[in-house]
Amino acid sequence: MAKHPTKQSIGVAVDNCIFSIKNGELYILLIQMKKKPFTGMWALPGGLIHEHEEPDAAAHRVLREETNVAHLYLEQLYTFGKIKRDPAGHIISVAYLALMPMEEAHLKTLLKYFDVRWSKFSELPRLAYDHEEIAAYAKQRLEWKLEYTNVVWSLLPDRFTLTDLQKVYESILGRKMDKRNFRKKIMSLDLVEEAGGKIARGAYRPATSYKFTSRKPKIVDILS
Amino acid sequence: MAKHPTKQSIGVAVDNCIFSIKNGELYILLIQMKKKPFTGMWALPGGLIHEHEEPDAAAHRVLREETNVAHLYLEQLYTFGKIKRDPAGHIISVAYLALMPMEEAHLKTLLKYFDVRWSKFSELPRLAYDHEEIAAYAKQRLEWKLEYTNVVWSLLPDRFTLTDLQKVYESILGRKMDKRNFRKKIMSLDLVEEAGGKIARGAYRPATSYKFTSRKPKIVDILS
DNA sequence: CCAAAAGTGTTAACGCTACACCCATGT
DNA sequence: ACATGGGTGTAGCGTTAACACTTTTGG
Repeated sequence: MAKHPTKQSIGVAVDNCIFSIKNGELYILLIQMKKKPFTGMWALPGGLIHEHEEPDAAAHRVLREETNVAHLYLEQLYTFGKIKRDPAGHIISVAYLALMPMEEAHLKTLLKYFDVRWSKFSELPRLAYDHEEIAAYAKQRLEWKLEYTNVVWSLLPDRFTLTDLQKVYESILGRKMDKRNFRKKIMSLDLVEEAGGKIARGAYRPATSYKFTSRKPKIVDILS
Repeated sequence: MAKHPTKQSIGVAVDNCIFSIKNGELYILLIQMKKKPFTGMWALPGGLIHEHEEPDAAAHRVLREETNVAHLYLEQLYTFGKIKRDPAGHIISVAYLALMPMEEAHLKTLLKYFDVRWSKFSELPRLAYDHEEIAAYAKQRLEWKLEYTNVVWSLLPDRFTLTDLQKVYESILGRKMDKRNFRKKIMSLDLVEEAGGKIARGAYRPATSYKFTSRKPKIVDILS
């Protein structure tokens, strides 16, 4: 139901909320802005959609600007359109949720920003625009996704231990889980299988190495 | 992360997927277009967002153009942005899901369309743009919402019978349910209460009249 | 009195939760 | 030998799923 696009002057941007896990803690990728009026502030990586570019493609492009990852999960989150969300004018932002294993993410230093950095989600600084709202929304969606789908594959490297897996759930959902019940549930869903070999991470007993049976999105009730 | 909106010429529209229930069947509100190149085709009601208008406000405005409803549920669905989705140019559409009781929806006849009509969702005609995709997505979201929230209130009038309620679930989820288990579940959730009085709808035993205890959105696992 | 929808309980299977001890390794 | 995380089973409880007959009304 559209008419004459030339009559509008609404801008369309994408913003990426990129999550990852390190040492059983949730991190989010932030950039430090040069541009006024937010000079020095932190924000989500994003940018205007190009001419003849689809929103999904723009999100991928912005993502590749800061990092290069093979195993990646990306989904559209929500479109934020408050009039005053951008002081530069009426800019609507299509927000995306991205998940990646931090081991595979090599950050690039960019001229257009002062800095690009993984920041603990629990110590989120003030963000530019309405990006705090976007980040909070993304966190909620992530919680839901963990509980009802198998997306967790997108946060872990190829090989991992069951304790690694459990820590992802515990840190994101913010509650401790029972080790035995957790393993029973995970194994009954056929999400993972033994990869052969052990992973040693200290002066203790090494853990069995696991891998995901599939890295395709699936709906599965994982945790109540 | 936006720069200079004047450099873009992307249009932004909203499209509403409006569902309702009649005689235990799911209906969707469609308009028949006059505008070329879709003259005579059916489509979802929608339109470009105005200058200085927020997407939510645009969705409400478009909704008021075709109907006037008090009890209404409206939520953003997804933003569709395929390059070729609109032959008029690069127009991104923020799609909305709306739910209303059909009794309260008085359709307005509009000059800009040939017709505005409730159509059975099961007999959906070919739609203009990518509106078939939007409608399919909306239907999925509706199914999920029914199972995990109390939105069903938005599809029924003030007073209704438990059989009415069950038929809403059966028609949208596409499966029969056990009457006794259904009632047990609904009553245990305190979603509804007796409204006093009976509702007779034929030559048979009249049913107890119920009303919702609350018409505010809530998360509640209703059906597995 | 007949047709049609309203209304009402019990049981068995399953899934979830809670809970404690031994094992393997490096220092 | 010890400190630390890895690894394993069972029993009680609550929830879900399957199932059939009686009641009320209008015609």
